[in-house]
Amino acid sequence: MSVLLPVAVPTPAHSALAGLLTYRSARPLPPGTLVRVPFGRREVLGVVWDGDQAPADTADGSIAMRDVAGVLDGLAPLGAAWRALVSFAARYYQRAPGEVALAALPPQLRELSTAQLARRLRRDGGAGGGAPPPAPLEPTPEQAAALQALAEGNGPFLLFGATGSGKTEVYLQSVQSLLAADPDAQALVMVPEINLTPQLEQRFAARFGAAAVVSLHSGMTNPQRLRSWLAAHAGAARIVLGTRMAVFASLPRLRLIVVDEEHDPSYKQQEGARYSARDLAVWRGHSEAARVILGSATPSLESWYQSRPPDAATGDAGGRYRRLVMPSRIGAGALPRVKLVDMNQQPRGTVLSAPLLGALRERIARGEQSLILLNRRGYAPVLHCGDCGWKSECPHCSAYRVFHKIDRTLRCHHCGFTEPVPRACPACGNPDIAPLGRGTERIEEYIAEAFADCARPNGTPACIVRIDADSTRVKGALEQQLAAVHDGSVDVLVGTQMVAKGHDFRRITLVAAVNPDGALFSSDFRAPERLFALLMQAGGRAGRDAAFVAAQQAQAELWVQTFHPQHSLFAALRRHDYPAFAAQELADREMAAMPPFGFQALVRAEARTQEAAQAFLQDAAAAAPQLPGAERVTCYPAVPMAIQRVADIERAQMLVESPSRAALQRFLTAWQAVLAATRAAPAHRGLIRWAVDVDPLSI
DNA sequence: AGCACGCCGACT
DNA sequence: GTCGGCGTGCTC
Repeated sequence: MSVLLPVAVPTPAHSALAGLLTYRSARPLPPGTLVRVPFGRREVLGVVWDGDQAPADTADGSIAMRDVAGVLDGLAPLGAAWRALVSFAARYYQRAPGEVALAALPPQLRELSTAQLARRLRRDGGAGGGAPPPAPLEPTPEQAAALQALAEGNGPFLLFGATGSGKTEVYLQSVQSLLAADPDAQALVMVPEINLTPQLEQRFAARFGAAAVVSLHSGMTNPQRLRSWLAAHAGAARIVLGTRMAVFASLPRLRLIVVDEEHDPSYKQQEGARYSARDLAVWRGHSEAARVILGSATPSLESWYQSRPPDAATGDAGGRYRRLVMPSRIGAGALPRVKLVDMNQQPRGTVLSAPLLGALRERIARGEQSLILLNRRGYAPVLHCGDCGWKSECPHCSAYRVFHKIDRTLRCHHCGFTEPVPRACPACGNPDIAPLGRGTERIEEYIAEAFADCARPNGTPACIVRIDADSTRVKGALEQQLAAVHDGSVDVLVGTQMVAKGHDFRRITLVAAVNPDGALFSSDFRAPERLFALLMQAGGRAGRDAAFVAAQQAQAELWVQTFHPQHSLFAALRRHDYPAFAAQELADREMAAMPPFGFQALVRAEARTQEAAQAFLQDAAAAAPQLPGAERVTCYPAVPMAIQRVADIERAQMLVESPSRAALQRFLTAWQAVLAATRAAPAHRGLIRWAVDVDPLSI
C-alpha cells in the first residue's frame, strides 16, 4: 500500500517536465516535507507539494513512478505560506516551482543526508533566544509621526526619507514594537548589498541581542547560511537580515518586512528565476498579513506612483501604498550645494573643467576629502554628434537606438527599427559621430596627472585612490581602501557607483560627477532614474559630519559636469527635489506607455547563429496571436542583444508589452508551451536555450 | 542543469 | 587499437 505525492524537484527551466513530478511513498507525507527522490541517474532534494490527487499524466500508468528515497524528518515541513510564495514566484516569473523552491533553500540542504541533518539539528537546537532589554532612542517628531502611521495602518508603506533622516531608526523601532507586542513574531529586513549587512547587523544586534538576529546573503559560507536558515525556520531567530535571497526565507511567524533602499536594482535577480525581491516582499506581506515598509530617499518610480495620494480633482483613487515622508536630515549638515558646469563653455575634450579642478585643489590644500564619481556602466552605446547634439533616437519610439558595432547598425530595442550607421550626422553633416561618452576611459589617468603637483597642508603629496570592481577584486581590498579613506590618508577618491552606496565618508566635502550625460540619453529608459538616485545618494554622503563641515567653514558641494545643464533632471537635483524629478519622469513614462503605466517581459534566446536565435523568437511570436491575453499584448520584432555575442554564442531578445499586467501574465503562461514546441521543431536545431524575464530592468 | 550514450581524432 | 572531444536526449 503506497500513496502518490506531488513533489517539486529542481527540473530544468525549459524542458518538457516543467511542473511537479509524482513519486510513491510508503506513508503519506504532509506538503512542505523535504524528501530525497531518485531523478534520472541521481538523487535530488525535493519538496512535497500541494494537491492530493495524482496528476493526470500519471493516472493512466504511462509513466513509471519511483519511490521516495528518504524523508528529512526532524525538520518541520515548510509552511503553506512559504509554498504559496514559491508557487506565485514560479508562476509570475515563468519558472518551474521546483527550480524556485530549491533555489530558495540553503544549498547545503541539498547535500546533507537524513542522518547528517539530524545531527546538525541536535547541535544547533539551542540557537536563538530572548532579546535583552532594548534601549530605544527618543524619536524625532518626523520619526514619531511615521511610527504612529506605521502602527495604525496596514500598508504597504513607502517611507520616503532623505539621506540622514533616520530611516534605520524607524525600522528598528517598528521591529521593536512588533517583537514586544508579539513574543513569537519575526521580522525580515532586506538591504541591497552584502557590504551593507554587517553595518546593519551590528545596529540590530546592539538593539536586540546577537542571538535574535541572523543574516542571509551570498557572502556567507554554506554552513553559516544553513545555520541562519534553520534558526529562521524554527522561529528561534526573531529578525532575519539579508539581501534579495532572504525574501524566500522560511519565516513561520513573519509579521513585518522592511525593504531598505527599495529602488536599488540589485533587488532584481539577474539570472535563473529573475525575480524582484522588492515586489515579492510586497506580495508576501499581503499574503501573510505582514506589514511591509519600503524605504528610500529616491524611490523607484513604480513605488512612488503606487504611493500617490488620491486626487479628488481627477477622480484618481490613489495608489495601493501609503506614503510616509521624512524630509529632514538629523545631525548632518545642510544638503550640499549643487554646482553645474556647462561643458559647452569649456574647451573641446575637457575632462575636468577648470572650476572643478580649482575646487578640488582647494580641498586638498585645506586637508578635506573629495569624491569623483565616474559613470562607467556598460550602457548600450547611443550615437551622438559632438557638434549639433544629434543623438540616435528612434523615429518610432521615445527610445534611443543602440549602436551595434558588429554589423554597424543602429537598432531600436523597443520596436526593432534598424538602419545602417550613417556616415555623417543626419542633422548637420558632421562626419565625426561617436558613441556617447567616448574618451572616458582616460579619465582616471588624467585625474592622477592633474593632482601630481598638489600638496596637502603638511606638504606631503596628494593621495588619489581609485575604487572600482578592478581595484577591489582581491578579497579585503575594498575594506582596506575604505579604511584609508576613513582615516583621512586619502584626499581624492575616484570611483564608480559602488562607492556611493552605504559608506559613510564623513569627511568628504565635495562630490563630483564628471561624465553623467550618458545616462540622460541612454537606450535604457531607467538610466535617468538611476542617475538621479546616484547623485542624490552621493551628495548625501558629502558633509554628513556637520561638526566637521562647520569647523571647515565650508558647505559641502555636489559638482556636475554636463553638456545639458538645462535638463530637467539637473533642475530637480539642484533643489534636491525628488518629487519634481519623479513627476517629470512619470509624465514621460505615461506618454510612452512604459512602466509603471505598461508592463513588459523580455524573451531572450541563445543560438549558434544570430539568425537561429531570431528565427526561434519570430516563429514563437508568429504562433502566439490566438493565445489568451494576446489581444492586449504586443510582441515586437526580435533584435540582437546589446552585447550580441558572448563566448561565440549569439544572443537575441524580443520585447513583449501590454497595458495590462494580468493580460501579459495570461499570455506568457500560455506562451510557454508554444515556446517549448517551437524549440522542439526540427527547424530550430541550432537553438541553445531561451528564457523569459518578467519586468526586466533594462531592455 | 546533470549525466548518460554515441560517434570521430591523437596517444600509450 | 583505446582515451576523450562535446552533440543530443532523458529525467516522475
